[in-house]
Amino acid sequence: MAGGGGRPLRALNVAEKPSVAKAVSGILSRNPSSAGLRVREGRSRYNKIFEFNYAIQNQQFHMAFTSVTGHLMEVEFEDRYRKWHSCDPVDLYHAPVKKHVPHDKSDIEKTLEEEARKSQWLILWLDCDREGENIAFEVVEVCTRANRNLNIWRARFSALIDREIHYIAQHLIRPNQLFADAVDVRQEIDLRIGASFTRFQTMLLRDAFVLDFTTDDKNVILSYGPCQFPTLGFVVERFWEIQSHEPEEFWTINCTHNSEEGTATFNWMRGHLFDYTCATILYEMCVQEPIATVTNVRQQEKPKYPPHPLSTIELEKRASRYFRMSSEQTMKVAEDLYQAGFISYPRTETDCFSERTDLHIIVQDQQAHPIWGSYAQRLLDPEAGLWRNPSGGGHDDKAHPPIHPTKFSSGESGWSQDHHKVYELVVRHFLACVSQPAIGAETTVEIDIAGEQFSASGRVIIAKNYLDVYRFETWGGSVIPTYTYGQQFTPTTLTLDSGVTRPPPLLSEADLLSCMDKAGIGTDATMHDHIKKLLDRYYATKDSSMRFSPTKLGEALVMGYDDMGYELWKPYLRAAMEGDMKAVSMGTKRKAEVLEACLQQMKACFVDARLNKGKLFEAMAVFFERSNRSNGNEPYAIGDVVRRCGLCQESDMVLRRKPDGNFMVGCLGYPQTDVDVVFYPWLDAILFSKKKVEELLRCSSLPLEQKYLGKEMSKRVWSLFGTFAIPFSNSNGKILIVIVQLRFSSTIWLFSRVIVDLNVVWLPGSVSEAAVTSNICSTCSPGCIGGCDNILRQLVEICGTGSHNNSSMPGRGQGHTPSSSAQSNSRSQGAWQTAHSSSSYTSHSSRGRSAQTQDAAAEDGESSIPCASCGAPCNLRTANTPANRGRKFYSCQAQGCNFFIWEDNANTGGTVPRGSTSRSASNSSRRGGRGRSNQSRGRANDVAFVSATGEPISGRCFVCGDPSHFANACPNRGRSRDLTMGRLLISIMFMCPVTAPSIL
DNA sequence: GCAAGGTC
Repeated sequence: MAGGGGRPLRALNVAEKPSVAKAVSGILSRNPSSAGLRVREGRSRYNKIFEFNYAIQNQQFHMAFTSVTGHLMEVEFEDRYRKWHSCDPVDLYHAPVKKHVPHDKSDIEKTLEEEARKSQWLILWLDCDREGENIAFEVVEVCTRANRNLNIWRARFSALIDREIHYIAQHLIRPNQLFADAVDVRQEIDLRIGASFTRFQTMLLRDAFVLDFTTDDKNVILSYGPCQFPTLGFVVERFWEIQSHEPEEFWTINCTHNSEEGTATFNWMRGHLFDYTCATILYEMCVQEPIATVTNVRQQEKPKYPPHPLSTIELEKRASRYFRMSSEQTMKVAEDLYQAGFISYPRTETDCFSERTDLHIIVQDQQAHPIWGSYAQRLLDPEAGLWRNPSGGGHDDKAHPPIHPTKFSSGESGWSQDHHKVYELVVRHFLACVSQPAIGAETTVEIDIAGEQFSASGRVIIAKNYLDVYRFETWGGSVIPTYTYGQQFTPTTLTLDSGVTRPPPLLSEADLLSCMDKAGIGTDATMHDHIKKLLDRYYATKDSSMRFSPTKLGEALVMGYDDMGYELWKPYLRAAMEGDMKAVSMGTKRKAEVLEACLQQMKACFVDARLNKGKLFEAMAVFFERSNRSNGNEPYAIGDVVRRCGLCQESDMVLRRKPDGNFMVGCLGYPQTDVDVVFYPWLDAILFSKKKVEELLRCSSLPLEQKYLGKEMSKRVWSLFGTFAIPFSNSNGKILIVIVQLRFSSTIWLFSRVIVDLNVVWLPGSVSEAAVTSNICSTCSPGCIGGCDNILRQLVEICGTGSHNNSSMPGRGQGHTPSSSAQSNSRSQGAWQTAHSSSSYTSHSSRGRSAQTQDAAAEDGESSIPCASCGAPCNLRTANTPANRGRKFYSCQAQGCNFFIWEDNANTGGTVPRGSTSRSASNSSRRGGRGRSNQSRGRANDVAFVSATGEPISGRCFVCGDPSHFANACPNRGRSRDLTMGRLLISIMFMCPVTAPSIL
């Protein structure tokens, strides 16, 4: 490696952080020839330089040991792409990027340059993971710039233990370019994807909506990142799962038995039944023959194992669970404790100790502690038999040991409560994982009553072992009376109880960390940052029980991408990237190849997402009011391509929805290609249902060029019959009148008029209003104005071009909508704003949030009713549970509202819910069933059986949760239903068509 | 002004 003895060479050593530089210098300088350890300042106040002498393979070195602080460089776009408006975000997929030392690291850079110039060797003591390898090459780049002749070596160490450090120093290797390449790939992809999507969605949405969650909405950033978005995805997905939960009532039989020794509670081995009749029959069989026979008595010892050694994620999860401490705070405190030398490096994936670690020494340190010191003493006493070599969890990052105490403390004066808690957790966890498992004696008794099986179990803890020190965990033990095989007894109580299925809870911080860990989102050092980012970006909130809900913004963004059909909010993208990175680091794929493939794919995705940005708009419109700020005025495309633009001959014409909610057809090239937009006046004049417009525009033969000449003629006709006439000129300059007849209907709750049918008649030449009116019926010739109808198309030869600047907007009929007073000739102001926002709401209620989850009900189109509890729209869904598959129901979307009603109950007009098939709590047939069992008999005088009829003892009402009654007797339920039915009646009134059917 | 990853 090096030459023999002779004049000492100078070696520059660089660690990833100052603490490591200090620790390794301390270890290496403990040798006879070190001449002591000297410290001097570098240019950076945090990164000192340690100096000592050391021999590597018999070659004497003067060692200068300094450090960086993590990455020395960052990857950035070249200057001309840095400003947000400097380029189209799609350009960021190929804009040149550079790796450079940021300003705040220039001091470290200078120190490295100066030291490198004086040195012959460079030894890289960076952490032994991929990031560490990448940082190593950053250091190499800076140092070789100053000194091309450096002999470069890598010290790959995984623990700051004397023996290991000395060994590694004598066995230096070369840095691994492939590992560093993998990180380069990750950095570049993260930057390009993150920056492009963040700029895109921020600029698209921020000014288009009133973001009511902040007063500083001009500076809000709607960021996208390959880690933060999947993290948000987990939160939203669970939220949707909860919302789509369909509560189902179930029944179970419970049995208790009191004896002199105590009480045993027997659970029905069927669990619970969803079929009330079946449950009642079985219950009555039990009641009629209520003698219990013991069929099985099992006794066995069971161990409860201590946890594995502590990794970062486990530390965060446990601190959250035991102390309700956020992962961010936990890491902050752990970092403090690490810096002060009390615990080992807190960012580690490793959950097993190396065989070289002397665990006994760590325990010995803790013997003096006033609280757990005696436990530590017991652990070290071979006679106590408490010691057990820890079992690992199978994770090893090869860089750091599991988190463990490194210095004894009974508490420091500067420590906060959180410092005490985290230190205590680390120590107790360590002591626990080198301890024997707890041992419990479990007894299980099974009985038979009239052919039905029940079981009860009890546990007695024989040896607590690790539980003595790990106070955070308990092991419930309950004692049951002694039973013998064949023994018979009469139960003390036998009840038929009802319950209702509950949705899963919101994700806790520990749950979220588990999801991220499982999906490989983030690293142990960054996971808490991603969680915090959700809060900082207003994407999610954390409630007092440390559980996460998405905000309106978070839900809208995920919903928008989900509606596009993209799984950008799922963890798959990150997982694929991780796979590619691994391939690069193993040398099975080349860096350039992975970069190109990934960016090409993501660029295509980005382009497509931009094309479908209408979905994002629609999703945002569900939750937020539209804003009048200018940047949101760009029309966005929805639906398919209509045809090639006749003017630029390059881009496609697509149906677009303008920010005011109206529709237009525009060239995708606009404004880049400077080709104007052609409007359909009638599309602009009225709000069509999206489906209808798309249907119309599918007629590709429609001549787009047209010239709109004036207002429609017949406002009165419009207001009465939903009919209006538009004059056009054809190619010969002849005036044509197109009369469009519209038949209206109201959606049930939204009070917006959506066209459900459309007919067109034509009248050649100029006509009077009277002529129009009189011709409506006589010349009525239903046909598609989209061009399908050949006769109509030939007759109505619409020609000419219009531009979005000079084509005036047709005035609209008066009095057809409350907001019509707001109409103007400006295209950006929609007189149908009410209708627009309402229709967006429909889109929200009809979307299948529940469809995201496994057991969810399928979405069902646009039908909705108002929530009887909170008034929010409840959309119609189809149940997908075994008991009710295919049955329709309404459920409330509002957070915290659990309103639920079967469609067949809701649609009976508020009179009597259908009893024959209904399984709801108000089912009259079930009431009959309960009545029959009131005649249960044959019980002993001293036994209080509770009949399934009458007042239940342990059931709960699933409407209000009150244990004093069942749902069928719930006062709240009755009120809810009346309210619902009242509202339904109102809705039916609005369903009457506005137009007299005879006209059409 | 944007990502995620180091670390102070």
